[in-house]
Amino acid sequence: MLYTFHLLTENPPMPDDSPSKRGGFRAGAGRKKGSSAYGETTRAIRVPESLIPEVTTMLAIRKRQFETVKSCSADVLVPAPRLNAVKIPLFIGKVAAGFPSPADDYIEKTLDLNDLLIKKPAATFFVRAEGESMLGAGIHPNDILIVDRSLKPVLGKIVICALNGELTVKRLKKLGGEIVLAAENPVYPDIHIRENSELVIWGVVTNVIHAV
Amino acid sequence: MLYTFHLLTENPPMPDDSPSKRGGFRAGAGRKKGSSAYGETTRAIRVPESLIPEVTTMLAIRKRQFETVKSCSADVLVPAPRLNAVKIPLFIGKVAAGFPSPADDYIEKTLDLNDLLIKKPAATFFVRAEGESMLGAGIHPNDILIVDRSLKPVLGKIVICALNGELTVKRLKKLGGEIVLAAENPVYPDIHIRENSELVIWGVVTNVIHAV
DNA sequence: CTAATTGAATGCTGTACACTTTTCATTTGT
DNA sequence: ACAAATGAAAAGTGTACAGCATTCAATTAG
Repeated sequence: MLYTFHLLTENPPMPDDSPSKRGGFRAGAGRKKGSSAYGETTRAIRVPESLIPEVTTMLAIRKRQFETVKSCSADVLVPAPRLNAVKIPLFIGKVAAGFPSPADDYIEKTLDLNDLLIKKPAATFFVRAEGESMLGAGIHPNDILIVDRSLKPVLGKIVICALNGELTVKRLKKLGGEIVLAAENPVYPDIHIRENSELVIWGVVTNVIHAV
Repeated sequence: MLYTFHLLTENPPMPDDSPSKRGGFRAGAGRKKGSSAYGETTRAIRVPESLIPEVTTMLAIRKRQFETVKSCSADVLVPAPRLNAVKIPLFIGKVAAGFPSPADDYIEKTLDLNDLLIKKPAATFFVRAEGESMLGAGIHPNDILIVDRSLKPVLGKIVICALNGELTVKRLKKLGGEIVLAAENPVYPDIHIRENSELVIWGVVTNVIHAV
């Protein structure tokens, strides 16, 4: 072990009587926490090579989502990781990892909001609604939308999508062979998708949590 | 740069006239390649903390699968990673990452065996069939089965499952409230699932590749 | 006064490396 | 002859760390 000695002052490594240099110790300096491409800290883990494309895809999606969210200043959340991790029955007893087996009948169940609202934790995320364009569908400002990105965005469903990089909630429709993102409020116009616009559907809204 | 000099013999680092010690250079010594928990080499990649439970689950599933496969000496494959990685349209143009958007209508398509047989590359794997218990379903020994583990194993489907750690292919049935793994060959008996047996359903067989 | 420049501080990132685990020819024991 | 013990070799594994990127107060210029 190697010891170095400092006088016990407030800023041990940098005496703040330095005369003419810029910089020096300054509160607030330095890169901010959570300034990675994902908006959160990362950790290095080892992955078998055949799984790397799959993981890389997940990472790219997460990164792209974070970019869009940042530019829209929207509020996107993901189910609490710890809770879900605990709840996944991994080859224990009669349930295959993540996929319910028919033998489920024999297992007693207790009702849990997570179980009720989140079918596929890995494919679920939450978005806080903004604006009043979907009032008719029961979606009020600041409501929390539960989104399943594994569901196919069929016509008639309410979807979360990024249109030219902007995040919106609309009902998916088709009018005369043209895709339409329909608002559910007469005050707001429907959005007709042109050939050259970039539409990315993130997932299908399955539930709305509204605070009275 | 540091240079050391060796006489150019067959085993430079170890002169093989060492008299009494054990070991020394020996061809074939050392840990074997692919002796990791996954049966293949791994690489360290950085993952945002909120995705770690999801990735960890994937790893545990892969590990558990490899263990079972090893103990059964079965032949399980996964779609070639490079090919799939290239094919995933990641937020480009009008297609959302991995999930087809309705705007697909406007994109020309070419037929590809991969597209035809593999709906979800990340959830698909291949198993080489053994035995003749499923001849009636057109599954011969050494056939390659295409398995989708994202499909729900409903009654009547042919599934890959691990019963008490042993890998089998059977048709899923129910007789008098009891789950039955039914063979498709009168010579072989059906398997009735008891309360205390560990049944893990890996996925649903979607196609069979048979060599004439 | 306002805007541009500067450089220290601090978090992020990839990967090198120390340590562990596995394997097997050789040695040693019976 | 056979079996157990041994230790070097080689691959696997986690993580520390050097270098990179970002931020912002102090400084300088206009």
